Amino acid sequence: MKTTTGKTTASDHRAATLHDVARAAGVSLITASRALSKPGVVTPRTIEKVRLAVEATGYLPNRLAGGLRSRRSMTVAALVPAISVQQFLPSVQAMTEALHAGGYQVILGQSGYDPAREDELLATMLGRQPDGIVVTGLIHSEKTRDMLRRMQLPVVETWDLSDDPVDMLVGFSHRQVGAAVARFLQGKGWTRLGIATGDDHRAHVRRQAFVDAVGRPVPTAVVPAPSNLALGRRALAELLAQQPGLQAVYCSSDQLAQGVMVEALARGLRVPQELAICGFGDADFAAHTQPSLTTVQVDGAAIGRRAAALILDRCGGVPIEQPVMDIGFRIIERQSTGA
Amino acid sequence: MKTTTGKTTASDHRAATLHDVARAAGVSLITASRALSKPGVVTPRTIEKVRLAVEATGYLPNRLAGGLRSRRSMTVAALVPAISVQQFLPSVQAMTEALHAGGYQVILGQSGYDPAREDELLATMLGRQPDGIVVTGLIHSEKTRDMLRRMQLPVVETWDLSDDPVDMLVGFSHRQVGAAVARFLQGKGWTRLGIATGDDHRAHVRRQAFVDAVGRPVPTAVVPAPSNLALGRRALAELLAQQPGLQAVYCSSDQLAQGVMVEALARGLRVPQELAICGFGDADFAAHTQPSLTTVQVDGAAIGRRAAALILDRCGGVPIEQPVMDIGFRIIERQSTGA
DNA sequence: CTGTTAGCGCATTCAC
DNA sequence: GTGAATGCGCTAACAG
Repeated sequence: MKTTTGKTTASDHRAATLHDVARAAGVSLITASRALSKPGVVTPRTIEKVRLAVEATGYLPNRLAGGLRSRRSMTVAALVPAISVQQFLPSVQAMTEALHAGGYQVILGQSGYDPAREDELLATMLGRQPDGIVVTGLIHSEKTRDMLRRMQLPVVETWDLSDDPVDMLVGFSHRQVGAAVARFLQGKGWTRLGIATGDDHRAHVRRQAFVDAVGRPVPTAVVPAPSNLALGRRALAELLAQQPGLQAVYCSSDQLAQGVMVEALARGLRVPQELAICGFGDADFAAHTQPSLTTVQVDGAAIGRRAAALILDRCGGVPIEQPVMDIGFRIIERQSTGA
Repeated sequence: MKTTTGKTTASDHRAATLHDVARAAGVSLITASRALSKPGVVTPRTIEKVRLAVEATGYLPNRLAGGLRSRRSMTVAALVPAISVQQFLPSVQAMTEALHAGGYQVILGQSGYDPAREDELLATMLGRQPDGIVVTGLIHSEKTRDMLRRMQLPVVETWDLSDDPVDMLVGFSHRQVGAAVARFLQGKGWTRLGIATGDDHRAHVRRQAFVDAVGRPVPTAVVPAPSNLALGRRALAELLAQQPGLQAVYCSSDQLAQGVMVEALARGLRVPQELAICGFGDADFAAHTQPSLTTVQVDGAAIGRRAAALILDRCGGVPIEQPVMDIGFRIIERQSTGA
């Protein structure tokens, strides 16, 4: 319904389209479009007219239509195992912000540590025509890998390393982490070692590398992923039952390590004198537990920023100099592994 | 490029469209469409033909096009202050899963505790034509409230209560929380109270209600949102400087409370004998700190599930019986506030 | 149950 | 610098 003044009223049910804006501004549809998306190619006077018309009509561009036509949805699909896995939050947060600054929006999917679900979810998300994909971990399904390559879509695999990435990658070697922690604990003089690990792929790679470095079987407690403090308490109970003389435990997450520490202290075990503990992730609380927690630090925010930059560059046609990046890790030595 | 058999080859750059599927299946475009989205209205034989054609062509529906035409994008926009605020993770996770089960995808936005940014972000997201909106907290901007109401879009405000919600709401009263905690601590016999609070709207409402219930000024340390363990340590230092005889601290998050506890123990203060501590949120670690942490429990997952159900019902045309729900809270008494 | 026609709102392409 | 025509891929509306 239009008033006699020609002004669009609030009782209009249908939202204003670019057509309405163009009419209100007295220009053609395409000029209005250009004024909004390519201001450089239109006279300032026209831009101003269009701007006023946008205000008057309450126009909100329909990105579905724009994306359909231009084949650029200005979205990026991101997959995480689960939103509640704290380890990845800095990555997601940093990536989201960097992409937002570049005009992109993130569509987040939870694969639930389930490869089949990851495939299905990826397919669903691809239907939204994202301009890029960022996955946590590697894509293992051959079918999905082929599909993504054929689509020539920018893809960033993160938080892991591979000889044959789908496209781009930013991560680190979990094998190196496992081996480094084993050497570190052995270097401290601990010999009766144990492992508390979440039941996910990357944690198992670290575990296996740890065992390989030790060179003999290591008592291990496996808990469901995502791990947490309560599971850590149970894991230590299990380990002590297996190996009463346990001296040091490597945990696949700081949450798990915190649980191991709590359980140890609850049992009157002194940390690190009677039990040394090493975590993974350098969570914000790791420096503040009593005793403070030795752990493996990975710069999650850097992974997220880098992944975003790769996507933005690729979408912007900027040549990628380094499509694969190992961002490394370091062991942060604190009190929980002794002096 | 087409082969002589008419089969679409992998070297075709352009992705298969419904048109290709229809041709491969030997049916019309719309029949193919219906076979995929309204199976009930098509013969099983036709569905099978279309299914095979989908497999052969590697067809992936373009949801941008479908959404544009049908005016149903099958997406829901969700706003959180920041992804890394752990308090809201169970909500987001539960909501995402429930919506996913209903065929909807979540587009997550981070408002960064900034009202202006929230408005801007909401506008951006509305351009993606979501079928519903879920916000953490209330929408305060009159302009945005009006716009959302006019659009007749399903909106759920969460984690708070209001006399005048934009549309639907599921939350609880932060005033009641603040008052209840004050009464609880006073009932335990503590008189020299203090507050450590994050600098966000809802935390301040709880703080103010706490102060009102106490009936006199309460020493307060305000830290930036989102709060964390390290900020909690600093907050206690600040509070002790203000009020050396401090007996009990109410904290606006469990992370903050954990920091207060760590700092107290580091200073040789016994908890709860010399300092009682109460948190907020019932984080997973709260039951396992030493001593265990008294806190306020809110069922975040229930909020998320309920928000999703409201959106799904509204989108499905199901009448909403209870558009506003107070899901309440309860104080979980543990060791940190004494016997 | 199946098909034909039309058009969602916008940006690309070509003309001026 | 601006405009007219066209179609992105899909589904609503109506016909048969």
